[in-house]
Amino acid sequence: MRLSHTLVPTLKETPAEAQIVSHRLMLRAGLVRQTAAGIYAWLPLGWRVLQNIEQIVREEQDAIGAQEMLMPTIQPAELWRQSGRYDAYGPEMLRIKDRHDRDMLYGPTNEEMITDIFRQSVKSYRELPQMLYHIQWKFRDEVRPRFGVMRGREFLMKDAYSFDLDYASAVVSYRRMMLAYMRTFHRLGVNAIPMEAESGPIGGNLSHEFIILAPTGESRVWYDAAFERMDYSPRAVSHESEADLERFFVQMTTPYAATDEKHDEAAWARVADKREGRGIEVGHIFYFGTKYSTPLGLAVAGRDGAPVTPHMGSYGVGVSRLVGALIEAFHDDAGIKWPDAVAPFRAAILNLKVGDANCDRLCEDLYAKLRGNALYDDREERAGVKFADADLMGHPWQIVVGPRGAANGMVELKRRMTGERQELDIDAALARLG
RNA sequence: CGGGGCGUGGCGCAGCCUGGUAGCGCGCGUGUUUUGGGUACACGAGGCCGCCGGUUCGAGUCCGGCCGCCCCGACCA
Repeated sequence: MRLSHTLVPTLKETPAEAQIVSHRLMLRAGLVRQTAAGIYAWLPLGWRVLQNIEQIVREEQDAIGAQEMLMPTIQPAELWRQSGRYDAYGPEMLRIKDRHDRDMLYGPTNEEMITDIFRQSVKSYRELPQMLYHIQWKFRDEVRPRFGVMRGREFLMKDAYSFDLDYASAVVSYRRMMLAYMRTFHRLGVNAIPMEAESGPIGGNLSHEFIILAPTGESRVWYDAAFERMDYSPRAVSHESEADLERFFVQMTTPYAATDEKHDEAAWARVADKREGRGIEVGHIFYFGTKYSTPLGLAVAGRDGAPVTPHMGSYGVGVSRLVGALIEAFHDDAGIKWPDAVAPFRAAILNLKVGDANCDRLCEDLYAKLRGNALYDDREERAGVKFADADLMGHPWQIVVGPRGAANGMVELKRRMTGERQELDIDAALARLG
C-alpha cells in the first residue's frame, strides 16, 4: 500500500484515555479507533495484524485436526436457559430482545450452541471424538473495560470444543489442544507458559491458562527456565501419538510455573533455574466433562447401544487481546516492534525525497518487487517524520531510500527489532528480506 | 458495583473560582524555506464549549438533571 492514500492516522501525542503502552501505541500507530468503552474499530493496519494472528491460530488448529466452522454472534436465550447459565451468567451477558420480544443475547461464549448443534446430528460413538472451533466476535459487558483491546467488551476469540466418549479420551483431546497452543504462541514469536488455573465460571477441573511473558504484563509470574528449552515442534511431538502427547503434557506441567495467586514460595525454593517476570493471559483451556452435555441432552449410542454422554472441553484464545499483548511484549520508546510473523507489512519503504528521480525509481522498483508485503511511504513529508512513523508502526524492516545512496543504487536497511542498519544495493536488500 | 477524575476545532490542553467578542501548542491547507531523525516564517481553514433545562440583559463560566469517557478497587479470554 502507498501510505499517502492509506488510512493510517498516526498521532504524535497520546490520546488522554490511553494509559498502558499497548493501548497508547495502538492508537498512536493508527491501528484502532475507539467507538465506545471497550469497543474498537480496526483500521487497515490493525486489521492486517489481527488477521495475521488469526491465521496462525487457524493453521495450528487445523494442524491437530480441529474443524473450523462459524457460529453466530447472536443467540437465543432458550439455549442458555437449558444449561442454567442464562440466570447464572449475570450482567456480563448482553441481553437483547428481537422485534417479537424474544429474549436474545450477544454470545460471550458458545458451549451451549455447539452442544446443541452437535446433539442434533451426532448419534453414534463411532463419530467421536471430534473437535470443532470457530473464530468469532464475542461480547462480555465488562463493568470496567480497560487496557484497550486487552480488556475490551467486544473481542475476537478462537474457541474450540471437544467431544469425547469418556474421560480418558477427553484428556487426550485436552493435551492435543495444549500442544496446538504452544505451537501457536511459539509461531507468534512469544514465550507462553501454561499454568494450572481455577476453572472459573465455565466450570470443570482440568484447566490451564497460557501466559505470555511481557515486561508490562498485568500479573507477576514465576517459572522454571526449562520452559525456554522445550521443543514441541511436529518433529518432536506428534499430535497423533498418545504416548507423545502424554510425554509432552508431563513435560509442560511438571516444571514450576505460577502467577501471583498460586505462587508457592516453598516449591519455588526448590527450582534450580529460576525465571521471574510479568505476563498476560492469552489463552485458557478447560475440560469440563458432562457439564453441558447432560443438561442439554447430548448423548450418543455406545457400542452396546446404550446412550453415552460425551465428555467435553473448551479452549479459548484471545485473538484481539493478543494484538495488545504482543505490543506489550515488543515495543520501545519509539513504538511497536512487530515480530515478523504478525507484522502488518514485512517492510516499509521510506522515500526520503519524493520527486527525486533516483529515489522515486528505486522505491517503485522495490515496491513492485515486494508485491503486497511493503508499505510505501510516498508522502511528501520530511525524513524525520517518516523515520518516526516507521518506528512507531513497527515494521520489521525499513528500507530507507535517500538521494545520497539512491544515486549509486544503494539503500539503507534497518532492522526494527535490533536497530541494526546496513547499506546495501537493492538486490542484496531484497535478499536479506527473504 | 464502590471510590476518584474528566468532557472546550483532528490530538494535547488553558479559559470556569470572580458571567461580558472562544484561546494556545501540535496537526491540517497555501506559499516561501529546509532537505537523512517530527525545519523556520507568513497567511488561512476548522469549534452544537457533551446534552437538556434553569438563573441572568447576557452562560464555556453559576445551579439542577442526564449522557459519555478515563483511573483505582472488586471481576474477567
